[in-house]
Amino acid sequence: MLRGEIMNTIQDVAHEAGVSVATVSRVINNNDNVSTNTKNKVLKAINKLEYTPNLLGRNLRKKRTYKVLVLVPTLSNEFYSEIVRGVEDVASKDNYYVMVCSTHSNKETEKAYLNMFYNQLIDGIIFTAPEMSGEEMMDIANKYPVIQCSEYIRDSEVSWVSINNYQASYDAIKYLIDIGHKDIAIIGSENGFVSSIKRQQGYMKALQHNNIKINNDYIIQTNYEYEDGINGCIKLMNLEKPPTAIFCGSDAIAVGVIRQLTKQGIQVGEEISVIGFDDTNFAAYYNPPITTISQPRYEMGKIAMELLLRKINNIKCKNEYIILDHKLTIRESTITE
Amino acid sequence: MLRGEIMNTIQDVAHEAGVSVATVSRVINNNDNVSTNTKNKVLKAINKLEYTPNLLGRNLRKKRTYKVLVLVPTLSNEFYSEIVRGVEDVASKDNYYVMVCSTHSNKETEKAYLNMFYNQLIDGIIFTAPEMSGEEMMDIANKYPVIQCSEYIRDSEVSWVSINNYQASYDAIKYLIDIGHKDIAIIGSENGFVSSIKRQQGYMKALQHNNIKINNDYIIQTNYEYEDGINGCIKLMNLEKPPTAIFCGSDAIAVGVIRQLTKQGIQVGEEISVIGFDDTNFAAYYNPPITTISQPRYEMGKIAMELLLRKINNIKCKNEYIILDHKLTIRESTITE
DNA sequence: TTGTACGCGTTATCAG
DNA sequence: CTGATAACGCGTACAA
Repeated sequence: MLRGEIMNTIQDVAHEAGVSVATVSRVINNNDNVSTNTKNKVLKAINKLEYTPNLLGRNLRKKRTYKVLVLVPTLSNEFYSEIVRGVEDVASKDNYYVMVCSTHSNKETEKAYLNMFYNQLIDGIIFTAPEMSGEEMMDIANKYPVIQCSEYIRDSEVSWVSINNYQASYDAIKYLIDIGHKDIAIIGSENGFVSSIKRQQGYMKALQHNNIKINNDYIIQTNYEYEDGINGCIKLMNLEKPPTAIFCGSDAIAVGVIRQLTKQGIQVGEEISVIGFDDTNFAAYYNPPITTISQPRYEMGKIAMELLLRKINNIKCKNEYIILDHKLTIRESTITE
Repeated sequence: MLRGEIMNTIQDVAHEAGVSVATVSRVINNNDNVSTNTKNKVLKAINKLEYTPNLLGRNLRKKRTYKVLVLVPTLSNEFYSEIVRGVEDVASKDNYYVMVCSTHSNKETEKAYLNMFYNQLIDGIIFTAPEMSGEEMMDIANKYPVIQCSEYIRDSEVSWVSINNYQASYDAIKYLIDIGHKDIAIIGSENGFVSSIKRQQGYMKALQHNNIKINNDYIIQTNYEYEDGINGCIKLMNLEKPPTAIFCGSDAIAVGVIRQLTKQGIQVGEEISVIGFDDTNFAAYYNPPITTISQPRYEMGKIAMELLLRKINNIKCKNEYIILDHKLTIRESTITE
């Protein structure tokens, strides 16, 4: 390795400036008990040697890494990238580095990242779609700073920030009813996340409150990908009485649904309504643009990081359960009155 | 901090096993000069205390961090997430952690991440869309292990892995000509990346070789986002003689173009052809599905990490410039014969 | 085969 | 206001 030779240490600076390493350290860390004179000498030496502190040494000493991990199920979903932006903006103010890693929705992979706690490589984790059980989550949270963001585990007493998925779903269905629909289907997930369950509850309640009978054929449990939308759509349209509106648990599902409907020659936004979830960037640019539930992703990330910082500074600080506002964004995939 | 109290160190293990820390270290690192008997004692102690090595200490000692950085312009483009998957798969074999960070295409942000070299927080960087100059890149590469992946800087003698962007573009245009087009436009980027320039060269050469005059009105330089596709499309369709085919520098541009054409009531795939670039996952699910150039993203990531490992182990190893195969994937956004 | 002792680069404590 | 020195947790040359 060449690196060792070219990096100057605090000792080199001390030697160059003709002071002790302690003094150099004081200057670096802005401990004010140092005279302007020596301070200048040190600064000059730092400049001359192009010195930057070795954070490995500092962190070892401080027993902090100034790094946090954001665990996402997949990097290829821009829903999460907006959350990360929020996290980064808060983190950078406190000189924290943010690492983003993907679990690929795999419990083992998720577990592997917990090793970074044991190895003391990170100070905290933000989970966006935890795979572990509530019990495991609480075990971790007792020992290490963790926050749940967006997705969270039911019955786990571990801080989270999310939206009211029940209400969001309710609002979407209510809107469909208002514009004249009665035969409304839902394509959701069977992943067991709170969000999925609550979205289904919102769907049911909205129908009930409007005296519409629940048709089990209209409820499809699958996953959140394009292909799931296609398959779900095929099933629904093969029914004796197909729905006139389809509420989807993700924008990706909505894309699959619309694609399939178009393929079958059905005009989305005229003959049938489709609603997505998340308002990922492409929703506005799909053909037709997709009506969807907007989540305050950036804000969620910011708050998650703020909560995490609090936990890092005091693992025993009390848990917070924060609900942010959602919004129904109406575009052309739903029939206009 | 609670953490300090609950983590056991190598000393605790040594004490528990009744041996020296050196022996424990030998067991951990599989240095074979230790008797089966003491080895077992140590292992038992490790187990009992649930000991895991503090990587901060180890890395400080070894002067390696076993971490590499992948710098992407944005996390919200799944083109990069596939590259990262390739990087991860190679890295994990050698016990390297992969950190993904976003520069937001900002030169200053990119520079800030270089501090991680100076602070000795990482062993190497893979750039996917470097913002710095060729000179700066070579400066860095002289001192630290870095690789360029996908995008690279012209005239910089720093290893890269990419595709032949000239040929890819040429193939796309040739295909359009073969299916009967002559009025072919290109919406590319003015970002100055090699890829953009070569794609434009491929476009021009393909036209020339087929005796089609180059029309400057048909060449639009912009960025790679949805909105750029929309604006470019508007310009083109306002021409006295609009093109019958549009070749786009990214799938996002193609999405914008198709969206705009549809809005204007023009049937894509029947009245006009559109080709994208990258074959991001949604290309196959857009309405209509988009003909595009597929890049071997996963493979690119794998090779980039292999090259990086070589550099980490020997900064002076010779540079490699690797070109992988691309493929034209034909879907419904181009007119079929 | 095992233990002692030092160093990695930093910060914190204690004297002066 | 400044300097010596002891930690932080680990790996390794050297000695035993």
